[in-house]
Amino acid sequence: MSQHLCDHDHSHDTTTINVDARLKAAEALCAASGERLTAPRLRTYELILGNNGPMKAYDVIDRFHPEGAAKPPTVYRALSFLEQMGLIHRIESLNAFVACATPANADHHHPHTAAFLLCDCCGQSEEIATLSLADIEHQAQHLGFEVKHITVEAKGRCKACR
Amino acid sequence: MSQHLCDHDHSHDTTTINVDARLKAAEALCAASGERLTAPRLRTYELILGNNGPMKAYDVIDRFHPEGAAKPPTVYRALSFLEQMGLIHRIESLNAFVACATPANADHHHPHTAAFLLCDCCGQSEEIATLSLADIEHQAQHLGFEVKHITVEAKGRCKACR
DNA sequence: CAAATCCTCGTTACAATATAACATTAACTC
DNA sequence: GAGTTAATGTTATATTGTAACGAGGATTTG
Repeated sequence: MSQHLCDHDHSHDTTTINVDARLKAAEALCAASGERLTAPRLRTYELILGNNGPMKAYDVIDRFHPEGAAKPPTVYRALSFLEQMGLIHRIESLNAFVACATPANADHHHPHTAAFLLCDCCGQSEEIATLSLADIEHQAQHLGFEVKHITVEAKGRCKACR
Repeated sequence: MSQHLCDHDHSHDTTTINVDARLKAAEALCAASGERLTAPRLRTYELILGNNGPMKAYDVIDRFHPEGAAKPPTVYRALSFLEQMGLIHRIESLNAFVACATPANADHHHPHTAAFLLCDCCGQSEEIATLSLADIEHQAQHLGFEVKHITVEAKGRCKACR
């Protein structure tokens, strides 16, 4: 979260994530994958889990240590790792990161295509599982979210480059 | 275009846009909208039209004048304008800009939701009109494009902020 | 026409986001 | 425990984007 473009009440801007449970689950996931959930990775994940909505890399950097900021590479590396593990998602249109709503666990890997509803006003994000764009409109409507613009970008390899 | 992550042939990396016709159409569109297609806006659009694939803002800045670079605000303002007019699209995941494949004309406005297939390798982009995510996979397959990751982000207002 | 207004631009400075390169430490392997 | 790999620490810098303010030109208004 960050800027408020309006002056109305934002007391709804609170999410409740069981941070400890998520951290434990992440430990288990990494252990099962033969990866190490090291201190900087854990701390980065903890901060993102505790943040209310998508979090900027430099907000992680600033809050990393009680006494002072972390160095950027420390945090950017952790963010890459967490993203690869499917524990967080990068929000391209905000240059920000948010905890995955449905992270994999030790038994069940599922790197999925997530879709996000991003409020211009309060900065909150809602991760929705969706299979169609019509579906996005539909789910948005169901959630009372007014969509102004949709970004759809598929990365991969074109015919000539394969 | 820019970086090549591979060493194979990229002679397919050529698009053919009739730049002059596009510039004329843009003039007409702006005139019809009561907007001014001023020199910096025109120059920015011209460069993006002539570029082979999505173009970075700083590439526009560097090539703006024959003799030297433009100042960033000049170009960023022009980019905002062109995007609002529906003449270009911003590619969030690349921090780059590409000419709209189906720009509005004087008679026919249609700010649309575009979807993009972005090749990791050659940097080319393909704008597709699509109504569903399944459709993206489908069109990608038709084009021989191997999708690795899809970004879907809807911006707007959440229920509480409306 | 002159004054007021508004939009656009030029310019300076800086903020925000991200990575390259290399030295160091920690963990794992044999 | 020596060698190897993975991760981190550190310094510096590259890239991307904006704030702020003054000047110029077009349009409107009187």
